[in-house]
Parts: sequence; structure tokens; C-alpha cells
Amino acid sequence: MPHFYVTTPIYYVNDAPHVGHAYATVNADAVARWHRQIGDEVLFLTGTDEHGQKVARAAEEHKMSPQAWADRLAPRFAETWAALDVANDDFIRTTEPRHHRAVQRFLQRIFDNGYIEPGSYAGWYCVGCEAYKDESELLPGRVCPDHRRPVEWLEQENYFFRLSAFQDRLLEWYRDHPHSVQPETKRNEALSFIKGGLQDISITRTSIDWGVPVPWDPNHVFYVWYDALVNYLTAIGYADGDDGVGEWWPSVHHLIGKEIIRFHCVWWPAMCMAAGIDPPAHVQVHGFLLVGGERLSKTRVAGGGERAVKLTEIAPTALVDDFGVDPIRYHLLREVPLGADGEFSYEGIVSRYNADLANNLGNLMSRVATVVGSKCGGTGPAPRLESRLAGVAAEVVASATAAWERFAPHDALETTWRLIRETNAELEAAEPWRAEPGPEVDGVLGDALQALQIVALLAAPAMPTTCAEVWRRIGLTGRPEDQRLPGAARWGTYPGGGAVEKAPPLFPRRSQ
RNA sequence: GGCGGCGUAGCUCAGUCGGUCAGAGCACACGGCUCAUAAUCGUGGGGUCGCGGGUUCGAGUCCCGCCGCCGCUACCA
Repeated sequence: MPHFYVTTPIYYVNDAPHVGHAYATVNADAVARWHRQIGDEVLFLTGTDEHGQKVARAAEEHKMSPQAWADRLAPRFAETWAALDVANDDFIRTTEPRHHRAVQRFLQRIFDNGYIEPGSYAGWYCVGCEAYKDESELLPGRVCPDHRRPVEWLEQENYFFRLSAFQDRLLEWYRDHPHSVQPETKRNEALSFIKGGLQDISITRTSIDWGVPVPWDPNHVFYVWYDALVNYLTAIGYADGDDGVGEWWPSVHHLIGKEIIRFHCVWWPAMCMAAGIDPPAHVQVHGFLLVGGERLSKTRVAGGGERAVKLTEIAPTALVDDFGVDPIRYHLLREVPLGADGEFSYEGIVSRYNADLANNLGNLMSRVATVVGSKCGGTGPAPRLESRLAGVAAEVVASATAAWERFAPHDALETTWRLIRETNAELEAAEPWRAEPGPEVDGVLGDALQALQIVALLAAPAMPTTCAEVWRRIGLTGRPEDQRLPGAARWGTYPGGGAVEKAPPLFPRRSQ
């Protein structure tokens, strides 16, 4: 059985879960659900990143220990994913013992292999950024442009990872794995960065103690990024196996935002090489959701009212309360192609909700149920094998499958909706509501029910609850997500004979 | 500055190797229908395919230049 391992970034417990987090997580969830439906053994990992100076500072401000602070925030992420019907198989926290063991083992291995050595680094340091700043990017008075506070001259004796030793190996690896980073343009970014020359990186800190201790020098803790990336190995048992990564590694799929390309496409593969394991097979980069084209804009928020909000101020749970889980999931998956930046707006959600969910899918369900009730006594007839829709369905299944396969939920859903539109058109052409009950009418409605069954299967990764409801209403037992594709989506699998239920609209229309 | 990308119907975008590629969805208009959530179905786009040259029998689709926009150019998660 094929193994499918997909990860999200682990989220820093510095701020509350927002729409940006939800975007990445729901996309990963939908892809994971798709792979379960096609019968893969799936491991879907998400979690929280809990070390580092910023967490320590935030905890301090709240007069809490860093651990207590992390213990308070991590569940908020878990709860948000539950509210979004995210079915992750594991939720990793970097403060867990299994992770400490994995980090220490991984980096000890790199140390033993000679790729970590002592050194010193000095420069202007912004505490807010937790980063050194080049003089050229500072505002007058040596002030950090992001945090508006003075930077400090900091010189540290640290351990350095010899990233520079991996330039050629990385280029060679990318040459041999041309599709490992997608979209292509993001791969180019990583490549040009590597070609520009790689410097060694300091990977430990002595200024704080909120981190994973360095095994060969307990005065140091690992720098957060070098701790965080290892989570992808922790979850598959790296700490305890030999290299413990057999069936899940390196065929992993890292879903990340474009702002962390360098860490995942340069540092991380080099670290893996240094530790003696293969780099991750695939990094799928997504873009940003924008509000009002920029960072700020007027947007309506749940409950009405209008004020300027940032994307990071929009709580996913508030959107779920307003629209329902599946419409939000659908919107996050359908509105923007994965990899591109896209607009996120209240108006956009309403508009797509009405067009795709209420008018197309929901209305099709309603009209079919009503006519089956009046012309077929409420019992769903079987489809016709020679139906024109059979060909459409086959094409749609094939292209939706291909789209899910290449991490393109946007395309998968778009093509799935083509079957809905064609089914509406087919009904319009046949007008079963005007005809006398009989084989002709049965055939038309059987086709429509078959189409709904297939739509429920193809859209289940995006809208599990709705698709299960469609499944039930058209008289089928079980749940779409328990069916095996592609077999279950073949034309002719709708059995007929079940009770078709007329029920309130799946998606009541909303006014702007 | 260097490297990379983008600029196609009101909006969001498709357009593989140059020759029915001038398209889709949404929005809008008109018509049909009334099973359905004022839903649905059909019809409608004279769009200089950013601008100017060039190659070619023929170019959104290749080459050169220009204009506009954007990303990356290291130790922030």
C-alpha cells in the first residue's frame, strides 16, 4: 500500500490561530483526505513550535513559564483544527520529550559527521526579530524597521552548521530532482539562493535556555529553526528507530508558505544530507491570502459591522460560526490556486458560497430530490449506462484525480463543479418534471443521482460533512470517505432502489 | 544593481511543441422554463491578447527594446 506523508509547518505559539494558518492546514487536510480515499496509508502531521526567544518573552510578559504559556496556546490550535474538521493523524509539540530526543539525535549525528563546529558571530541584533540585521536595512539611529526599536550589538560564541559545504551537493540534488519544489518559480528562488553562495549558520544560542539542549555542550540550546524542522522526523519515530524513517521518508510532502522557502528548500535538505538521510522529496509552496490587496482593509466581520482588520486578526472559528465548516473549507480550497497569492474577503466568500454551493450543488440536490419524490415515489432509480453524463463524469473523475494528485484542490473542485453544471443542463433538456412517470423519467433522474454520488465522492476531501449528507439523502449507506476511488466513482455504481430524501437546502442562499 | 516572474473580456484567470486560441468561471443583458434555494437552462464579449519593432506563409504563443507591477537577494517564526 502506498504511503503518503504530508506535513504543515508547525505553528509558532506566539499568536492565536488565524486564517493564514487555517489556509495551510485545510489544504493539507484535504489532500490527506483525498489520499485516504484512494487507499493510501496516510500520515498527516501538524503541530506547534514552542521554543525560542519570542515564546520565552511572551511567557514572561504574562508572568508565566514558557512551558505554561505553550501549554495554554497549543490547545487553541488543536481546537481550531477540530472546528475546521481537520483530521490530522498526529499533533506534534516541540516541547515533547520525543522531539527533544529526535533533535538531539539528529544534530548529534550531524556533529559526529563533522558538519558542526564552534565559531563566533557578531552583528546588530533585533530582539523583536530574534535576528541579526544588516546595517543597510536599519533605520536612522540603528532602529529595526519592523519593530521600531534599537538594535543591539551582539557577539556570540556559537556552534555553526557548515551549510557552505553543501552548495554543490544541493545543486546536484536539485538537478536530479527537478520537481521537488513546486511551483516551479519557488524552486528557482531556492536555486538562485543556493547559486549565490552559502554561508555557515549559527545554530545554537547561549542567550536563552528555552530550547533543546545541545547534547555535547549543555550551555547551549539549539536555535529554534534547527529544532523545529526536525519535527518532521520526530513524528515518524526518528528518535527511537535506527534511522527510523523507513516507509515514510523521504517520500514526504511538506506544505509550506512562501516565506519559509529557504528553511525548507536550503537548510533542511542540507541538514538531512549532513545527518546522512535523504532530503524531503517534495516541498509544496503556497502563497499568501491578502485582505484588500494589502495587509489592511475594510472587511466585514462576523456578526456584521465593518472595520479594518488584518488577516491575522480573523479567527477561523468566527468564520465557521458565520458560514459553517464546509463553506469555509470550500472557500479556502477553491478560491485561490495553491502557490499563488489571493484575495480573501467576506464578499468573496458570500459570492462563491451563493454561486457554487447554494445555486449549483445545493439547488441540484433539492430539485432532484423533489422530482424523484413526485415522479418516482421517492425511490432513486438506477442510472443509464449510455448516458451522455457518463462520459462527462469519466473526464471529470480523471481530471479531478490528477488535480488532487498534484496538490491543486482549486482545480480539482473546479472540474468537479463541471459535472454539477452539466447535470443541471441535462435535467433542463429532459424536463422530467413535465413527463409522465416511466423508464425515461427514471433514467434521467437516475443519471442525476449517479452524478451526485460522484460529486459527493470527489468533493468529500473538501467538504466531508456535506458530502456525507448528500450521500445519505440520495439513499446510500455509509460515508463517501469510506469508499475507495477510483472504483467507487465509476458510472453505474449508483444502485438505485434507495429512498431519496427531500430535505431543507444544504446551503441556504445568503444576501450580500 | 543581480536573478526570476507577471501584464489576455468589467472581475479572477486558462491558453502545452507558433497555424479554428481569441477561451472558462463570475458579474451583466435578453430570452426560455417553473422541478428547484428569485435557483436553473440558452444566447450575447467589434477584448489593439501592456507598448514598439523583428523572425515567419502565419505569433498572446519565438527574438530585441521599452513601460508598469511583483518576488528573491541569508542566519524573524
